[in-house]
Amino acid sequence: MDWLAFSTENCSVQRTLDVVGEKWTLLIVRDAANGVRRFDDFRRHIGLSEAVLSDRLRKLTDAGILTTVPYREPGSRSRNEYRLTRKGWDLWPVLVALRQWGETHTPDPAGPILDMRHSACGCPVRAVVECTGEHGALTPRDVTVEPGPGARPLT
Amino acid sequence: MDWLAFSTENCSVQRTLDVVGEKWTLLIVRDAANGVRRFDDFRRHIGLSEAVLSDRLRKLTDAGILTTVPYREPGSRSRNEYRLTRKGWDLWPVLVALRQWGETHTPDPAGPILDMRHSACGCPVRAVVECTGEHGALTPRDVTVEPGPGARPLT
DNA sequence: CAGTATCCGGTGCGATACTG
DNA sequence: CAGTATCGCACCGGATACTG
Repeated sequence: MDWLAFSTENCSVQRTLDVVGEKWTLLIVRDAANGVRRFDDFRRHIGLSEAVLSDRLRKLTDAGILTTVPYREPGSRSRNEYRLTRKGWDLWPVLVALRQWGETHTPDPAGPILDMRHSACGCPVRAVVECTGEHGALTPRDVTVEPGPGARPLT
Repeated sequence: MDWLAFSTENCSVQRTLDVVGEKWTLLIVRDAANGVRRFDDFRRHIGLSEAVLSDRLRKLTDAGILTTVPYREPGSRSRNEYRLTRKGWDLWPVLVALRQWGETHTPDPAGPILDMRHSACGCPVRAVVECTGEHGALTPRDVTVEPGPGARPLT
């Protein structure tokens, strides 16, 4: 396969990064996956400015990754909570894969910040690439990559 | 678990993004995983400026994700090829997970740009989170997340 | 071909202030 | 608390030119 001969305009890695590749964006998704829902909680926990957070929350909502759910504290006006949609939760493998790489290659001497385990059995969890035919985890060597129907020759 | 109570300074997602989270970086890794090795090939295929590419290649090399391998074309001086190290190949699950999200949620009507299959059986490939105890693919609901030994309370 | 050096315009982003 | 508005600077990154 000559990957160089094909345009990457419609590469799905690229398209995904167009949506979540900006600075801060995946950290917001990470926090949302860990139960953070409110503006100020995101802001203080992640440590970014209001303007940027506001921008990212809007983009993520527009992209369908977060939904706003109104709520009202007694004595205050109605506000929005931000929750992951199904589309947002589908980024979970990306987060786990990023986490795994960090744990493996830039470990903190004190150990992982989060301990992720299969609730049912208590075993640690990992991100893998697998065969849909259930032949178990795969490595790059096990995988053949060919141009798909959407591949366009480079002009 | 109160995720909000913990510092994210040493979060492994964050540490990974510190290394590969800049614009262009993962696209370079993607191209490298597809066999691209030379400066000008990266430049023309991805479509970024020489200065930025030079910067990213250096950072990726410093991070141990790429290695330079000298080569010499007849009649020219020695130059460098850039190849993924083991550490670089370990980003493969991240790439596959990003690709998968793009294929699912921002599909190109023409179909995927790359067709990835298990060489041995011809089945499509997917990124999943799984239990190391071999209970198959997991969803966020199957996973318990607790602070690990490296978790630090938020000051 | 494989870069490095310089310039410079756009913008990302933090700080601050303001509003309901 | 949940944002919006404004300002100012740093820096990102494209264009161009130059070098081995």
